[in-house]
Amino acid sequence: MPEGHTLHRLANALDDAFAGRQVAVASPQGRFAEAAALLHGRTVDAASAHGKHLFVDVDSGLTWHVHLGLIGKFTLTAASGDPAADLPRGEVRARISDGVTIGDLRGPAACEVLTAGEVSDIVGRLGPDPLRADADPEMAWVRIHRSSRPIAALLMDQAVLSGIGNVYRSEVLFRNRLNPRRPGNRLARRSWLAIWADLTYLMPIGVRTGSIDTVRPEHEPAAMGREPRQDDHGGEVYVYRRANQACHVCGSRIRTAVLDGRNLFWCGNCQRRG
DNA sequence: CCTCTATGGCGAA
DNA sequence: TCGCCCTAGAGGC
Repeated sequence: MPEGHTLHRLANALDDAFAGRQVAVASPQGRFAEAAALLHGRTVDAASAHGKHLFVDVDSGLTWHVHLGLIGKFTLTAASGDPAADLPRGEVRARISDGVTIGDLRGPAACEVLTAGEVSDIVGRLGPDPLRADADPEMAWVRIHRSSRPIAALLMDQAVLSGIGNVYRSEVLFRNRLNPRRPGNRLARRSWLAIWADLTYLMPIGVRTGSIDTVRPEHEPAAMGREPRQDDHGGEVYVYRRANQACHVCGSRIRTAVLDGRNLFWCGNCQRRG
């Protein structure tokens, strides 16, 4: 689930559900009891996201900081009114509720309550986020064009730009026909600007739909006479997790390799640009 | 039952 | 670069 679009979508949903509402916050398994106690009974001011970080401001002036990591999930459901039916299921690390909506947090990498200064420190370490209106792609370009690391690694570095994960990096490189191993300092400036423009196009779609759909209309299953993608790892994609399958554009076998500790996918035929 | 995997990131070596 | 943390679902035996 969690690339930047997931967190922005979640922030929107939390803001809709809880802004202006007094909330109960509990840590059913006790792991985050300290954080829950600081939030319990407070009124939510606003929820927001920066990169893959979620921030929920409350009326004490403190902020709930959540990072979902690789496996974390934060689900919102309508309270049924039946306490037995609403009991936490699974490893619920934190539950927030106003009696109308229940938010359950599972498997987070971070769940803590921070001061405004601590929040600033975190945000200050992040590169520009394509989902934020204040984001400046030049901030990322300054680092990219000085680095010898491959562009596929730089895209995943949250200090260079934030919110991009393992699906978006493979997909945006494919869509722009870029060689994933091209070093940042040999990447054309126009290629970077194309990547950024594409991310600012793709990621808001992810926020709206909740899944990562990257396939252009002319390559969609109906247009190509193939079966729609049937798995839980996003929507229609060109290369992500399609190792050894045929490229939707040229038919070549999709390649995979570990790059920067994560599985990268690309088409060696389509992606030759720098 | 078991093992493996995952849209992430940290710290040790 | 590697091990490790966290949860849940899938697949193998």
